[in-house]
Amino acid sequence: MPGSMGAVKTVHEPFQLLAFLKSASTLRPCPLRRAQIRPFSPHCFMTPRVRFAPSPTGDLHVGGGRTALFNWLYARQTGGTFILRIEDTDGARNTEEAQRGIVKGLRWLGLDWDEGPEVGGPHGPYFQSQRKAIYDAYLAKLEAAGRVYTEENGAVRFKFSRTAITVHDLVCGDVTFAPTEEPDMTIRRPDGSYIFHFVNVVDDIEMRMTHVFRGEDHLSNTWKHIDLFHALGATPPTYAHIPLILNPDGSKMSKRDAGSAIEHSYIHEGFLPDAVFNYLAMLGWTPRADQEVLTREQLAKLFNPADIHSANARFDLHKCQWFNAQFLRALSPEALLKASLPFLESAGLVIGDEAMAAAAVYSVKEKVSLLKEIPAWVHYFFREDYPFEADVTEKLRAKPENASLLKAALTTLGHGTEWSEASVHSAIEAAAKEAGVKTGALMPLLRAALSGQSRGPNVATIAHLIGQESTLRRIERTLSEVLG
RNA sequence: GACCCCUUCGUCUAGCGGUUAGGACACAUCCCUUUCACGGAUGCGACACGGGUUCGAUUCCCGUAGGGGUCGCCA
Repeated sequence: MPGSMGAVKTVHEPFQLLAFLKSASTLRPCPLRRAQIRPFSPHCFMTPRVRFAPSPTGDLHVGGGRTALFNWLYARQTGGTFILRIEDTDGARNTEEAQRGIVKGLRWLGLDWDEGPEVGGPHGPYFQSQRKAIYDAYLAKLEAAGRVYTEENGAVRFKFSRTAITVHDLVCGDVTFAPTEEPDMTIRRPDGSYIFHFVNVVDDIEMRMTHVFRGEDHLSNTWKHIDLFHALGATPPTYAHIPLILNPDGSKMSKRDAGSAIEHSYIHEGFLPDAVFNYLAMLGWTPRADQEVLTREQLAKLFNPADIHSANARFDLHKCQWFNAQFLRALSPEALLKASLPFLESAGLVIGDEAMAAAAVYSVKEKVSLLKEIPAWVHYFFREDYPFEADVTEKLRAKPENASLLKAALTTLGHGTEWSEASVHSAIEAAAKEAGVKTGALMPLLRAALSGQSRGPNVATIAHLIGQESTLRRIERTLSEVLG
């Protein structure tokens, strides 16, 4: 087979040339991408209005966060308006606290909304629980149109048109649903409260939504929404049903699964908002850029609904952490300290000198991918009674000459009046030379003495940051407590 | 059960009829190195299957299988 390649190629070339000439001679433009299927949608000429409409169920789910993120990206990229609307029609399971979780998650991700809770707006209120009068009015419209009927128990049903309905979707293309055989849809319960499908459509009309980016799980119900829009004499928004986020094993990701909740899985684990934002944005969409690590602003600029995938994506914690590591390393010492503070504090570390603390966390930034890992790497910077790890003690005691090597270092380090990384380094070199060993042999001993650990930043960096006094004291402590 | 969406390395993906099927994460090896890392280099590794259409299909069409979703007086 490989031997015949050359011959095959020469046979093919004339055809390639032919194909080239053919495509060049026809004035056919490039094949349209999915999103350009309906270039003349009525919304093309309007400033986009998009929304995230969660029901308050506590901690923000990553799927919800990503849905919000896509809407946000579209609004920011087009100069449109991003609206937050709380779909709290099911009073029983909606609590104020649950709603705070959503708001906290969105704020943490940096998804600011232009209209909605806390910021207001001209189409409020933005809580469905406060919009009953509006829904009553729209129900009256349907009544007037003869499209509803009331059951014996008081529930109100919407009469489906029972015609074929096509969803023009930015992601999935045109999806046509045959006339339905399902029973008519209940839109109001006997107790007078309204059902999701109805209020969702009413609010999208009232709030003038032009585009709806939502999970693909809604695609199968979208024809019902369109039927409702038509019955109410309104134009449906342009839909974009985005792929779902699945667990690593391909199963549906739900509340209990790892990585599913923003506060629990990300904020508390020490992720940076920018990193999670970046990772989530790339799950189901690939920006046309030559790199993957991008800021919100860059992502908003590059966002193109046409490039949203139609296949579900599995969640990969490794990659998310890799993004986090990238952003972590790009932080300034001050920013890194600020981000680490909650984790340092919950580890019981007391920060005295902020400049020193910033330098300390900065010195270990390449060693971690999550903020919560930082305390274990820097605790000895903030306390004198740091423990000696078992293998460290063992190593120090392994060779009898270790004590004299440390004593040599104690002497040279005690001499200097200057205390910089460079001066520390040369003091160590001098000690090694005097003791007749390589510098590399002395370093691990000093690291062990100064930190109680066998890994960490440069020894000179540690010594410089903790200061001369502490350095000498720590070596003495090691000599007496470990090698004494 | 009916209907809808989907299927390229383990994972996220590039690919728009002719490519040695490219990249990132992960993994492995090597280099760098006072440790751990970072970084650099290299390697591993994929078009679900079967039919068409075509000179030629990863790419277009049909089927099968598999995955996901929807069919609530949940949202």
